[in-house]
Amino acid sequence: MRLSRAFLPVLKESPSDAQIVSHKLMLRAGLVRQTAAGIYAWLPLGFRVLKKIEQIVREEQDRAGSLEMLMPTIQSADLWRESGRYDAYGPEMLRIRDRHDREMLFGPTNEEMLTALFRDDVRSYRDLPRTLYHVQWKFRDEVRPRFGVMRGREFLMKDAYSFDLDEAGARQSYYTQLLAYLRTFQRLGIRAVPMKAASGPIGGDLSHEFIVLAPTGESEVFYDASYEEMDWSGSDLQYGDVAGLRALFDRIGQTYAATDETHDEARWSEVPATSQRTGRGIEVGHIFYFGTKYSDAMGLRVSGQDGGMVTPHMGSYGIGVSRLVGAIIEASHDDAGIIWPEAVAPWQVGIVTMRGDDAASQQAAGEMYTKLTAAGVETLYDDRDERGGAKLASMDLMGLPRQIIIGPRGLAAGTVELKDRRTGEKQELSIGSALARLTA
RNA sequence: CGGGGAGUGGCGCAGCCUGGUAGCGCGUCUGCUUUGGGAGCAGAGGGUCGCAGGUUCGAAUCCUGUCUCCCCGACCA
Repeated sequence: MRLSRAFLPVLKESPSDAQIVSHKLMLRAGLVRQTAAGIYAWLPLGFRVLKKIEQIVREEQDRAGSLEMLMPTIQSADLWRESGRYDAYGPEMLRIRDRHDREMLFGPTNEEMLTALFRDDVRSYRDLPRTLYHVQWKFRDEVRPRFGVMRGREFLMKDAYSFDLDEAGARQSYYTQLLAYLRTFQRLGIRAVPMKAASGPIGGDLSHEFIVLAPTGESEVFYDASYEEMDWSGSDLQYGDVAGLRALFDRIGQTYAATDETHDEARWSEVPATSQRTGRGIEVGHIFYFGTKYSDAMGLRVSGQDGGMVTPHMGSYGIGVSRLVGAIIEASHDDAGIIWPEAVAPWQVGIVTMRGDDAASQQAAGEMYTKLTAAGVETLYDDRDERGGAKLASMDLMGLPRQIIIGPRGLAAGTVELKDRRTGEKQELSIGSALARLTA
């Protein structure tokens, strides 16, 4: 993308509405614009990041055997009356009426809808287990939206739902999602620690929150240092490996991690002092098993192997996709701006010319842009007629992992500068070796 | 939902108390000079001051109502 043709409105000053760093940076770098309280339009830069996160989440769900589908944003109130949640949900549910005065709602989640879909088409134990998911916009009419996209009213969420014949099967589905989550967050380039949630809807040990560690997080967290050191996503572990998944789950259960809500001083004191870590965190995912709560209420039953009827056990698994954009920025930025992890960066490389009036620089920049793009490297070329310093400042703000800086001085010596956004490290390289480095 | 604050060019703000027909910085546009880490000078464009009533010769300013947004708390993927 050539910046001269892009829609990337960058601001020097933060709008006064923004309080936390990710919100300020998202506005300044032109990722989003607010259109109403807690509702945002995603501008091209922000949308690219959102799509990248969504795609990684999708790939890891698919890899774990979940089946993607798409359910509507608007749901019928009748569906929610079946589960009893229409009255129970309260004012966070956005209720609307259509032209025939039928009661509708903008979905805050999809347990009812998918349970009904499953109920209407699944008859036999042979069709279980299944895990289905979609990535869809949700709406929760928060009393007080804040922190930009981290606590918006409209948000993009991946929600998966598992159906199993019994609790043992549901546990297996749960472990599978647990591993999928570890892998997803690892690929996103952030550290997200699984923490046992306050209590699952039906109690038990099958409910975890995934917390991104960031100094500005909403809740205080306590965890064992091995969450920073070990590779929890077990690259060798297969999804069908029942014992392996169980071992992973047990290991997580034995390794302390809790938010201030669930913090247990007695267990905490058993963690060696040298391994105790405290910090703050942002919840970006939540998985839980809820048994037959919805299948019971909504009459989902299938024929069992013995000819009797079986009520499936369910679980649901959410990841806040839009919230992750803010959470990643909270976890990865500096005074100059955003520092995108490689996997979610809107572009991998940014090209800047220091002297817009230098024909040789423009020539070199244009060629590098063409070659990188042809090689499949996502590149943003700042070809605007701006001073070098201004371009570098906005490049830092936008947070692309690597910058190529081209100027007459370097070109005279046959070199360009390759800068690493995260470390700030700069290297003078020939154009050829810079290209080789970036396309490697 | 309780408490507090704010709506004035794209962004950040002043003006309001003490009514007289709108200003500053940044950004935008033009020209010239510049050019290796958010340039300088000169000029220009852009706002019926959230909206609706009211008071007044006259309202950004005073009064009433209303809408929106933000902050603190309680609540949350």
